[in-house]
Amino acid sequence: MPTANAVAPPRRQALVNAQIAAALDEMADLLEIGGANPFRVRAYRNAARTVGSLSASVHAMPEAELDDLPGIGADLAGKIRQLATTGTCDLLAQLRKEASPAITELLKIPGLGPHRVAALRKALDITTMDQLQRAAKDGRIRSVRGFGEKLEKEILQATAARVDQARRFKLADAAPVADALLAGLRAVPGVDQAVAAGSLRRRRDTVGDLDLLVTVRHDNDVVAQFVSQPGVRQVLAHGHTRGSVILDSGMQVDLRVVPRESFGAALQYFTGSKAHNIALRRLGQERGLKINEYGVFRDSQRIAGATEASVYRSVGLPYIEPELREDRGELDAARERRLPRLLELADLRGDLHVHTKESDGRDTLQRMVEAARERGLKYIAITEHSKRLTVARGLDAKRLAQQIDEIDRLNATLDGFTVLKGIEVDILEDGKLDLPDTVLRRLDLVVGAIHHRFDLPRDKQTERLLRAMDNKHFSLLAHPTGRLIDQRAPCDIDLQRVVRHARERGCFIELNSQPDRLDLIDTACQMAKAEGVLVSVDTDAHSGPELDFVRFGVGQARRGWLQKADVLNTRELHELRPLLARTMQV
DNA sequence: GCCGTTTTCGGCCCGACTGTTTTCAGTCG
Repeated sequence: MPTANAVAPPRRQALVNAQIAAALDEMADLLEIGGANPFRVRAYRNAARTVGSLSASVHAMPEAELDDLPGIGADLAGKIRQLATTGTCDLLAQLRKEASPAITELLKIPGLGPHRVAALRKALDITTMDQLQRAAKDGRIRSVRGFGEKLEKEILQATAARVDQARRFKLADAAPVADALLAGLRAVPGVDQAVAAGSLRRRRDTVGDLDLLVTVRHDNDVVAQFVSQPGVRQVLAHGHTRGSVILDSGMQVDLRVVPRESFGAALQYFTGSKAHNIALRRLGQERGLKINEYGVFRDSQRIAGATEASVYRSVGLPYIEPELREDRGELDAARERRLPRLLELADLRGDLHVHTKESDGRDTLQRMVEAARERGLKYIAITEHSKRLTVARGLDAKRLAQQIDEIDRLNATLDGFTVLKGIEVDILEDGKLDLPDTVLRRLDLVVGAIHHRFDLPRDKQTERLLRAMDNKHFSLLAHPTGRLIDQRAPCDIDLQRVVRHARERGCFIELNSQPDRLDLIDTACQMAKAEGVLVSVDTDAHSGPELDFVRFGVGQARRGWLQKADVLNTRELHELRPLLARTMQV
C-alpha cells in the first residue's frame, strides 16, 4: 500500500486524507527499515489507519481536534497538519533523503520484511527492485546471513511476477469462489463446519485474500486435501492447522483448522479486522485475560471461545456485527450499549434506481416489475438515462413523456405494487440538468448523476453537484463519487459540502449497489448519517437478476453503521411520497 | 510515538509457519 508514488506532489500542495495516510505509512516503512523502535513504528501505522478511515477531511480540522484522535498526540498532529498543508513534512523528507524511497517497494516481496530489507541494504547496498532482482539472479542473496538458496529463489520469482501482486478482488468476484471452496471442504470426511471469515465476512468492497475456517470432528488431512486440489497454482504454506495457497486466478486463500470448542474464538480472530482484534485483546489484557484463536484464557484456564458472543461477553461487551469490526469506535459503542441495529435486506421496501430496455437495460418494464415483486419489493423507480448519454439510448423529453404515460397505464393494472416515474438525468458540466423542468416536474423523483468530465478540479466538480441540487426537481444524487473499483478513481469532490447541501435542499444521497461501484463507501455513509441525510440503497439494475446486487449495497451500508431509519427506501410508499414531494417543492 | 481507576514512566496483541539454523529470528495474518 504505502508507496512513494502514492504521495506524488499534487497540483496544489494540500493532501487529502488518503494521501496523508500513505505518507504516514511510508514513514513507518522507512523508520522500520532504519531499525527504529517498533512501537514508534506502530504509532505511525495506527495514525495512518486513523486518518485513512476518517470521514471528515483532515484539511479542515484544527490541530487540537487532530490531537484528540485516538493514537494521535501532539507530535503526530503537527506532522499531519504539515502534510495536509504543505504536502510533506520534515521527517518524511529526511527519511527519503537517508534512504531511497523506492526501498519501501521491497517490503511488498513476500518473505521480505523490514529486517531483511535492512540486511540486504547493509550487505549488498540493495535499495531498488531492479537491484534486488539482479542480486537474486546472480546468486548473491544467499551469501547474506539469514538468507539461503530457497529464499533467494522465491525472491527471484516474486520480483519477476510483480505485476500479478497486490491485487484485490471485488467482493462479488470473491464470494462465489469462497462458496465453491467451502462446499469442497465440507465434503472432506471429518469436517464439521466450514465458513468464510476475513474481509469477505466483513463485507469489504474488495477482498485481498480469502480466509476460510474449518472445524473438525476428528483428526484428518483436510489441509493436505485443500492444498492439493485442482485450481491451486502455488502452495505458500502447508502445516497441520494452517494452509495457504494461490489459485490460478491469483487469489490467495488461507485455510485454518481449529477444534470445535474453539470455533467462536477462531471465527472472531480470523474475521478481524486486525485493528479490531488488537483493540479487543487489549481489553482482554486489562482484565487479565488472554484472547487467541483457541479461546479466552485466564491463566491456563479457558473461560470462553465456543461462540463469538462468548468472546465478547468475556470482556463485558455485547456481540459486535462483523461489518463494524474496523476499530472505528465500535468497541466504545459496544461498551456504552449504543451499537446500531444495522440495516437488513428485509428492511428495504423498494429500489429507486432501475433501468429497462428503453435505455440501456436488458429487460422490459413488465419484467422488471415482476422481478421486483418476486423479491418482495413494494415499489421501484424507473430511472432511464437522459438524452446526452447517447450510447445508452438516453431518453429525450418526448420519449420520457411517453414512458410516463406507459407507467401510468401499468400502475392502473397493478395491485400492491407501484412503479415510480423517474429519470437518471445527466448533470451537465455547468450543473444544469440534461432535460427541461417541464418534463421533470411530471416525475415522482429525479435521480441525477455525472457521466462525463470526471476530471474537473475539486472546486468546479463540487459546484457542479451543488448547482444540480439547486434544481427544484432534483431528488437523489446517484453514485456520488463516480468511482469504478480498479478502473476509475473517485471524482475529486468535497463530499461533506455536497452532503450538507443535500440536507439544506431536502435531497438524498445514493449508495449504488453495483459491485464495481459500491459508491458511497462505508465511511461516507457514516458521514451522511452524521449530517442527517438519508441514504438510498439502490441497485442501478439493468436486468431483473441485478436486483440481487442490493445485498452488496446492504453490506456496505452496514459497514457505514446505517440503520433502517437512516435509509430512504426502507420507507413504505406512503411515507416515501411526502419525502420526495418535499424535495419537489423546495 | 502514544497513553494512563495499576498515570508522567514503562508498558505497548498473539500464534503458526518457514528457512536457516542447531535453538530461533523473521514474516505474516
